[in-house]
Amino acid sequence: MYLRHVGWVGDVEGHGGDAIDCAQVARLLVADGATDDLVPLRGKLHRCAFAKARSGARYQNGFWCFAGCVHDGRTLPDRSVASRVMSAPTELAKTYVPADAEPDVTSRWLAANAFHVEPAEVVDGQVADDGRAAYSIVIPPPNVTAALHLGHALNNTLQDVLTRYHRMKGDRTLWMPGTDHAGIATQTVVEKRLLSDGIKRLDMGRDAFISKTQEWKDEYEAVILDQLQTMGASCDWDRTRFTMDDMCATAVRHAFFELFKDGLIYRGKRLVNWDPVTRTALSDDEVEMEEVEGHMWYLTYPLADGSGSVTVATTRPETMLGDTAVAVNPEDPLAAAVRGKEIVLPIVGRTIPIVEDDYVVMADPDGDAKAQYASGFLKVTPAHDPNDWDIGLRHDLDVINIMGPDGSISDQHGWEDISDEARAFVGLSREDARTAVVDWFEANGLLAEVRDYTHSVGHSYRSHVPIEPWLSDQWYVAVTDDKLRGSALRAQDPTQTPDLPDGVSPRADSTGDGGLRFHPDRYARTYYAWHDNIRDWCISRQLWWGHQIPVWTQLVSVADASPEVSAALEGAELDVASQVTSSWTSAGAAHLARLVTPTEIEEAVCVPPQSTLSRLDRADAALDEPGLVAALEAAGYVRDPDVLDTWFSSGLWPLSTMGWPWAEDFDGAAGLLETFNPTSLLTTAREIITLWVSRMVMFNRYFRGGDLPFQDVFIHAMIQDGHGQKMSKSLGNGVDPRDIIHSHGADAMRFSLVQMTTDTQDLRMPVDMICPHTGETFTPTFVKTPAGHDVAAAIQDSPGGDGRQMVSPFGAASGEVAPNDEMPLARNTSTKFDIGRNFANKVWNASRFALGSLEDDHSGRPPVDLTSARFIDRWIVARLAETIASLEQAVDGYHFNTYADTLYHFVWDDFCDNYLEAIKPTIRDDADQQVVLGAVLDAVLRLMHPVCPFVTEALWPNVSAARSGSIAGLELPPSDLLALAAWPVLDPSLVDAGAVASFERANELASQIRRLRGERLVKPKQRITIHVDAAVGELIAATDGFVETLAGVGTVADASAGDLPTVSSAIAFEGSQVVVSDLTEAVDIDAEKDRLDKVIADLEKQIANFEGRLANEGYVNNAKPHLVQETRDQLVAAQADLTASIAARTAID
RNA sequence: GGACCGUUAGCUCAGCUGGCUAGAGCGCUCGCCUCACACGCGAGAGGUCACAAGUUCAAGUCUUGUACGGUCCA
Repeated sequence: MYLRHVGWVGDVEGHGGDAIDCAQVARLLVADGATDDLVPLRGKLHRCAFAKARSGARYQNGFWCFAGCVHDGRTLPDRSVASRVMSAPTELAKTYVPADAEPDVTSRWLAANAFHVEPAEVVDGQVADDGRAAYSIVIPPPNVTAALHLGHALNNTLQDVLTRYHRMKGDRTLWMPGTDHAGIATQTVVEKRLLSDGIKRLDMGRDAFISKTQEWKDEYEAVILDQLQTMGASCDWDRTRFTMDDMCATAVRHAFFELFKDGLIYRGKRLVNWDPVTRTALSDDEVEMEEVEGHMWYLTYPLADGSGSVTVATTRPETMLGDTAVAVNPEDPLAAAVRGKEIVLPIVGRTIPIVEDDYVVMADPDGDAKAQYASGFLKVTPAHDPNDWDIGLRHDLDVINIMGPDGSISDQHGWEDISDEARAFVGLSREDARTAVVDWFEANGLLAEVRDYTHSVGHSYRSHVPIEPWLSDQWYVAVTDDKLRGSALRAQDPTQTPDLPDGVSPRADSTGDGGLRFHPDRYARTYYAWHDNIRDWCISRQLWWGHQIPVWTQLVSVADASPEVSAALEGAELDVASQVTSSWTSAGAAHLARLVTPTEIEEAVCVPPQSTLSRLDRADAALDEPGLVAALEAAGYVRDPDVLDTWFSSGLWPLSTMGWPWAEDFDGAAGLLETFNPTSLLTTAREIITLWVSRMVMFNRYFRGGDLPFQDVFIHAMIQDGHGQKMSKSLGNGVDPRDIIHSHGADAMRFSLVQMTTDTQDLRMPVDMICPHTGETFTPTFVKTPAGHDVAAAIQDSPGGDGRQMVSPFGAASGEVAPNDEMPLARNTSTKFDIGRNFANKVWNASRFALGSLEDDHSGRPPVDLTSARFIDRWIVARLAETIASLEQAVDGYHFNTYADTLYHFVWDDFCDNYLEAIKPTIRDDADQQVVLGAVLDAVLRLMHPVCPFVTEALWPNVSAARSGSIAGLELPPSDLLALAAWPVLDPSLVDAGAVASFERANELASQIRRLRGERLVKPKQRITIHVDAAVGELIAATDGFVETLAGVGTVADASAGDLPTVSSAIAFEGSQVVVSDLTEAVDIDAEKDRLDKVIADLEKQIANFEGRLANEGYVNNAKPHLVQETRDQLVAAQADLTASIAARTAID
């Protein structure tokens, strides 16, 4: 006994009760002798539910249908179909059920370790040529903060399509998987979770917190890797990396050491984007600009000589405590009166200069928004505003920091001239200080005006509070150096960005120059523009989770400095570091010193990893890394507590995952770099072109002699929800790919995503929900968030109308509501994926049909010579050839949607609708045709595999087993696994252009006949008779039954042979009349007249159009000759059809 | 403020260097339980290609401007 049909019973599994799986139910039924009974199909079903459903089910269309049946208090959805137990052991289920096939396919791949690849043989640092090209992709490592969403699914599907395609093409193909520790993001999530249990990070201590975070990481890394496998990613799982594992950590340590040693890493007091909540410096890219409705305050500052006052305009009055100048534009008429004067700063009592700087916007009530709000005088606070910092540098102003790391007013961080009046403000939060300062000015009659003012303010992308420009010590990478920025720009393909900015050395023939291409190419300009304005990269983060900076520092007074340090700093400027040669350097470390004040020196010693240390040629080789660290600490050096910016380690990803710099230290890593770096492609979203792509290019080129990290960059579209909003974690409108896989299957998701991937920027995905109570799909209720976004309400009512409720994925993601038994979590779905599901089912059924026709063994026979094959066989092979060529072109150009569309129409239209239909009358008795069918089906599965790996792999054993024989000129070597099978290769001589042309004509005739049948509502089984002239008769004969089969023609009669039937209709085809009879007993004369009149009118319109075009001298003289000729031919054809139609019409009257 | 993308059928989208009567899937209408597939088969309806001007023999496609929606960077 065997389960023939597998339908489904909706999503009733996993919601409590004693579920049993369908196979078990089937066995029970079979044991009962209930062979003609139903079995539940998909996944699991409640025992009681099953029994009740059975009683209410209807038998319909050969199936038992549970649609609308109420059981266990639930109404089964429309598609709830169960099936009969059949006694046909080899047949496949009637419907493709992804949930049944996917786990099995995945385990076959994993068992075979199908995606593992060994690097090429490397001799003397060179890859030995064995005729195989290398193809490699490193995965953009997902953050271990949360599960993957649809954007990841899209990105990874595209990578998998390319990976599988190249693997089938015979390339040595590596897709390197891994995850990113995502410093700030992960630490924030973990801190939040701990805080909800009342635990504070600072109370736990660093080690305990890190191990807690490690647990979180392990959990989410497992989820992510499982998601990737569930969606079919063919990564080399043996090589799975993590940005903080030993291999990557070694790379990070080594890279840092090299840059430090080369003077490209430095430390200095700089204004950073400070997040006072997470107490962390953010890079510019981590700051989000938000429009804020605030005020512009106008403060009056008295002149020191008592001759009057000036009024400054500010949005941040609290920072006035740190003002060290007032600036005015030298062009401003107001400037003359105050030139050379000084101000006494209110509250503080500090005397500060008035400086002239053309940065200052002059007041102009009719000017732009800024000028309208300007007063002409600008308070200058170098320690608390980046623009003021620049003004300060130009005018050599004092820098007075008045805030602590928490953003409160403080006199402990560089504010020394504090007055008694000002002391009252110390300790206030920046918000309270703002109010207090404004109040003070008002109370003292110095507040000139307050106006409402909307402006954009930088906010932390983590804590969402306004960032504070704040003065602190940070580590920087000098990316503005030509060796980094210049190299990133020179990497660009000159056809995409021909000119380089000033200060960048020109491209040379050096390795990697000009080799980086963006797709679509507009993104080359995004990359370029960013580097044009790049600033040095702040890489220190005040976090615990990450790579701790491998530098030990110590402050010493100038008087106590060691002789080596003093010597190194001889004549050095303040804040400029010098290399020191010391006992540390002879042990292999790098040693820098700089004057931080005229009397204080900061020494910094960078320790390389042990693996680097052991390879250095150094004087004191006895000290290993732990020994060196111990010695440093004994000498009073303290390790910098900060960690590196996450992008520092991800910037090394294409190197670190391949074992750089010491691959031989790690099992299986030797040779990876030589074989696979530069990688072939990076696919990513456009928002990280700057954050990530740029850094990988700079690092890879710097450390690998100019080699690029990858040759091509493909930027994919961003998925938006049904309201045109970006799907994002913070909005909570993301969709878990597992939800889509659950409702549609992995292939359906993949195919649909690939089919949506055009080179546009955005794609919209309206999302529905599945009710966990009833299994129904419904459109959720949306609400507006305070920020104005449309999101699904956290709690949704069951569409059943029975008062039951559920939690929407948004509700769960936003933390608004936690799902429970009463209110379970709903899954998302989207009808956008129907196309993929239907397609997977189509190929499944086409295979079922074909397999049923491939019962004979032809393996002993010589290869089929296609030139003597039937017309339809020659045609399908010609179409196969065209399809293979189109697919290859599409993949090579990253035209993913073209790949999907080409595949879809070849499989559905050509293979199923035309070929399979056409061969039905002959396939049983035609051995050659069986060979062709088997070969084409085999090829179809291969071509589909990169996009739909599961359904094709699931079918593969059956198809491999059933097909036999071969076609001369079509190479389809056997393989146990489809994933490892070869891409089809077809001899171009097999393309019969004549067959393709004849097919077009015959198909047009068949379509016209079907159209007539459709209009007449002719029964499908009704065989009709057509009466044709000699030319059409020849076409019908040449196409070997195609027209008869596809148009339901029983008899083809010679129109010239005798009397035409009186009851008939006529079609104009290629200028002749095709008379159709035996449609029905009686032809409706009036309907026939109307139909022909419509055809005639339509042809007349066309003819007028063609004649008009040909009467236009401009067209005839200027258009390309072949186009003019084409129009002439069309005119002639239309005229002939018109004549034929008129003749038919006349005959009726 | 700068840059980029989008606006084509009810919905989601194709339409390459300007040239067939502007296409697809879903949805809709009609007919079909045709022995692979109702997640199917056959047929059909449905579009002033956002708006305005320009270039051209010819514009959905090129240019300029406007409007609306979106993204990124300041």
